Amino acid sequence: MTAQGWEAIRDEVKRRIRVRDWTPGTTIPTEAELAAEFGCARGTVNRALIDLARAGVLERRRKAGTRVALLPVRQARFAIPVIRAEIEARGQVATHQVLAMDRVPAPVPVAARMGRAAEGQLVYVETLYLADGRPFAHEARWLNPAVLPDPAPDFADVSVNEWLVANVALATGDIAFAAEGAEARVAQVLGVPVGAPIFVTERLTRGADAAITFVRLSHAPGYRMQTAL
Amino acid sequence: MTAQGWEAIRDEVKRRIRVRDWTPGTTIPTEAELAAEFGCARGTVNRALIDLARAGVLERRRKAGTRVALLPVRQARFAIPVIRAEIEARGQVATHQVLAMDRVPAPVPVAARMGRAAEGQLVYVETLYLADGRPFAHEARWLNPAVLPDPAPDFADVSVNEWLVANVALATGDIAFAAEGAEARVAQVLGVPVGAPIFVTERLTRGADAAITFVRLSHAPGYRMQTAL
DNA sequence: CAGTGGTCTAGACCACAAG
DNA sequence: TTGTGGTCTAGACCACTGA
Repeated sequence: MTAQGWEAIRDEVKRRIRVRDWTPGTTIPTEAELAAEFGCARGTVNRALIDLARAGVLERRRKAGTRVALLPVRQARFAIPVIRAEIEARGQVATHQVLAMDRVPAPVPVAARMGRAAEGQLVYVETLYLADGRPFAHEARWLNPAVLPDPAPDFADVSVNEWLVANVALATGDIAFAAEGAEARVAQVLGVPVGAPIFVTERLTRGADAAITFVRLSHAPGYRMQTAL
Repeated sequence: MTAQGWEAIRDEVKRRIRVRDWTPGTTIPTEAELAAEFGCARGTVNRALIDLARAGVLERRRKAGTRVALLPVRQARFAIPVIRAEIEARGQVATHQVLAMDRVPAPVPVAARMGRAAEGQLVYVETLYLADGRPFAHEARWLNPAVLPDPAPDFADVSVNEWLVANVALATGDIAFAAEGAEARVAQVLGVPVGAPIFVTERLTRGADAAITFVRLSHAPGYRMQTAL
């Protein structure tokens, strides 16, 4: 059950690197030479090599040729799931409670991240997500009110996150992860001591003109984020 | 300075999704139709759509066609840098101290991860990385001795990580992140109170047959992992 | 200047899966 | 059964960049 077509070429190139046939820093044959060797069109070789370059295994430059990367940049890809899906993927029942929903001026650190979207008042939504009825994560979210329809959606029924992904297409943003000590409010809601180590995710979502929302997610102890390399 | 070629097509498709010309769940025109509209070959459209499908924006199935994803799977890609490069990228001076290097039996949690590579004794290397002379991260590493040359390299000169990336090609593995309270040893070395929230990275690297190394990296407080979405 | 990768083309066949 | 995406081909032109 070995790969066919361009994937077979990709795998063969990987094999030659793995067995040190081609060592880091080496220039490998040109696309035309490899195409002749494998008996295929250059386009097929091109597709395989582009894939390896994207993975950080090869470095390609016009005229200079294709070299095996010296320090292959290890990359990890994470899927950022909707929390509900993440809980259900564990075979648990996902529920959530909206703890608060207000119009507030932006706290300083939030304003710094959201820029001019935070000049007026923001919609603040605080949500507790539960897995099998036990606290899973605490979410503090600040929303740019300009993106909400006039009678705001009822976030008791649909979580804010789910409403956004369905109604705001193709936004960009940043995401950051850190370990922090639980603040009083988070500690109380998650049922842990103040200062307990908490895995925090902060996400900023930007629309075409201005920031849409800033989210701070505090996970209950024991949370791990894991992926294959 | 707008994109040319297949990237222009990709961007135009994204634009139509963003302005809700094509809404989530909609089936978009076939490759042949889009090729006719844009006045290019089907292969060019194909390349653009494949790229968007990989990004999670589109879902494609033979015969069924191409649809705008309902819940676009947000993905984040992280580069996992060599610690030295990470420190130097901040404009700081990177140094490291090998605190211990021994042959030890595998601790239970390490043995569980490394499998049969952990049956005998492992090489244990404990390293402190410093940025401008201040503790940056504590690394505990267990190495499968089978991968080391007979006189083991002098890890006082070259860090273990750098030796590995240069000498072990194309390994696979997993990586995980969590927030934990500092244990006594880590707290002492990093100069923080026991129990302080610590961002921990655990990485398992597997070779063709067996596990190569397991690393547990405890970052000094204030560490953030950040990326664009 | 010239060699290499980046891309496009027009056509073709095939695999898959919806109806 | 048949429409759709997945891929390959042979050739071509271009962009970049090393020499």
